[in-house]
Amino acid sequence: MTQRKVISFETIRVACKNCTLSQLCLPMGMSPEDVDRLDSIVKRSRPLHRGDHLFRSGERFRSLYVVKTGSVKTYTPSEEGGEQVLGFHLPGEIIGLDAIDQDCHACSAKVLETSAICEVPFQRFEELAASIPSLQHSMFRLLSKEIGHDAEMLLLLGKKNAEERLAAFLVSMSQRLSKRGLSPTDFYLSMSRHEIGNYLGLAVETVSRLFTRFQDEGLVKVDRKHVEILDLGTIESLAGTAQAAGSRKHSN
Amino acid sequence: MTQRKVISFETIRVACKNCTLSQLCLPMGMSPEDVDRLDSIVKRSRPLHRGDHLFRSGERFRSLYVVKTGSVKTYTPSEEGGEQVLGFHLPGEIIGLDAIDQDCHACSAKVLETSAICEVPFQRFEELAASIPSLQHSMFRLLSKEIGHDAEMLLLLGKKNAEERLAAFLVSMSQRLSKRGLSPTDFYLSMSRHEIGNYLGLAVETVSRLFTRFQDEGLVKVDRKHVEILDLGTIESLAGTAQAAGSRKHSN
DNA sequence: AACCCAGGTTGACATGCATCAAGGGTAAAT
DNA sequence: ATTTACCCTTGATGCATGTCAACCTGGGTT
Repeated sequence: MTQRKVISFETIRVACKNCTLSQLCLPMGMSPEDVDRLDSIVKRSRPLHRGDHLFRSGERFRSLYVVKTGSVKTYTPSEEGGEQVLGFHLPGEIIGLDAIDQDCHACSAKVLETSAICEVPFQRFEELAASIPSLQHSMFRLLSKEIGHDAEMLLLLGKKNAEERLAAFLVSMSQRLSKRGLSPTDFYLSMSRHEIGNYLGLAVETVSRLFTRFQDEGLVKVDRKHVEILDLGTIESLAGTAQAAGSRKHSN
Repeated sequence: MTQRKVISFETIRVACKNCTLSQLCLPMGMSPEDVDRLDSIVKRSRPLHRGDHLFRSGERFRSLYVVKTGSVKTYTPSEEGGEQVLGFHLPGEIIGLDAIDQDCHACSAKVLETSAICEVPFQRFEELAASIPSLQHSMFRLLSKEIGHDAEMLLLLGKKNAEERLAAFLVSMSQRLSKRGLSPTDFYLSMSRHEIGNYLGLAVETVSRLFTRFQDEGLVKVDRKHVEILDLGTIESLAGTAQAAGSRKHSN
C-alpha cells in the first residue's frame, strides 16, 4: 500500500476554510462556524493515481467528490468496451451529482493523473444543508449550474461542427484553468486525444487533424499534451456560433 | 382577456394533494400538512395557449414551472433565429431548473399546445425546503434526475446515428406518457418535425424519411402528429446501442 | 542499446446525413 | 369557396467526418 511515493500529508489535510477553492466549491457565503461544520464531515484520503476509480457505474451512491488537485473523467461504460465520456473535472469541480436521484451511480469516475479528492458523504451533507440555508442554496445552484453546462454541451453536440467543438473545448479548458489562477494560454492536457474525441463526439483522427490545422493557422502550438494558445480571440470566435468560412450552419 | 374559450376553473384549481401528478412532481413522501404548505405557495394561472411563453432567455429567474396538462418546449434562441431545442416537457415535469444558478433564464420556454402550468416561486420554495427535509431531498433528486437525463442526451447526440436517435425519442415519449396512465403506443405529438429534428440534432428531412421508413418496416403507423407504435420491442432495441445493420459504430 | 507498444499523426477512401430543390397536403385566414 | 402559408414528404447531390490502414514517435522495459 505504500509502494508509491507518499505525498506530504500536509497537502491533503487542508481544511475547507483554508482551501483556495472554497469560492468555487460549496462554502459560498457561509459563516466560519458553518464552514467548520461542513469541514467536519468531509473526508480527505491519500492521493489517487492515474487509472484509479472514485466510483464505478452501478455502485451504491454514498458520497459526492470534489477535485482538489489533478483531474478526473466521468464516463458511461457501455457494453463491449465502448464508452461515452461525460466530462473532465478540474479542481473545484464536483462529481457524482447525477447519482443522487437513483441512489446509484450511472457513470464511472476515473482519475486521469495523480489527484487529491475530497469526499463528502451525502447523507450527512443533506442534514447539514437542511440546517444551513446558504449551504442548501449553494447546492441548488451547483446542481443548476451542472444542468446549464449540460445544455451547452447539448448545443455543442447538436449544432456545432468539428472545428467549433474543438475550439469550444480549448476555450473551456482555458477559462476553467484561469479561474483558479493558472495560465489561460499555456497548459497540459491530462486526457488523451481519444478521450477528447469521445467527449466531443468526434473520431480521434479528426481531433488530431484539427490540432494540426489550428497549429498551421498559428492559433495554437501543440506538443503532445502541452498546449499553448497563441490566438485566444480567434479560437473564442470559432467556438461561438462563428460562421465557419463557407459553411452556413443549418438552422433546424 | 376573455376572448378565448375559458376552460373550467375547476380543472385548474386542483390542489397539490389531489393532483394525480404528485408522485411525479415534488411532494414525494411529504406529510399531508407539508403538502398543504407547499400548496399554499403554488400559483395556478389560467391555461396558456400554443405559442405563449413561460419565460424568455435573459429574464430574471423567479419561479419554477410544473406542467400539469399539455406540453412545453425549452430552447436556447441563438442569434439570427437559429435555436437549439433543449427538451419537450410533459405533465409532471419541471421547467426552469437551469436558471437557479445564474438567477436568470438562459433558455426560453414556449407552450406547444393549450396547457395548464403550476408556478412555484423559488424563493418561497427554498424557505420551505429548508424546513421540510423530504422536500429538500425531493428537490435534490429532481435536479439530479435532470442531470442524469442530460447525460443520456449527450450519449444520444455524441454516439447514436439518426435511426437510433428517432427510436430513442419515440421510446422516451412512450415511457413518459405511459407513466401518467396514457397509452404507450398511441399518442399525438405536439411538436413539429422541425422541432423534433432540432432536438435530435437532425435535419427535418432526415426525421421525415425515418418516420416513413419505420412505417414501411411496420414498426409504426404515422399520420401527421398521430403516432401508433406497432412494434415497441424492435424500436426499443433500435434505441439502445443496437447494432444498426451494417453500421458498426465507432468505439471512440 | 534494442525493443516494445500505446498514443498520435497522416493519407486515401467511404458514407450518412445535410443541403438544395420541388411538389403536395392541410389548416387557418380572407 | 378560395387563398395563403406552413408543414411535411420525396428525390438528387455534395460534403464533413468516420473508417481503414500505414507509419511515426517517445517513454518505459528488459
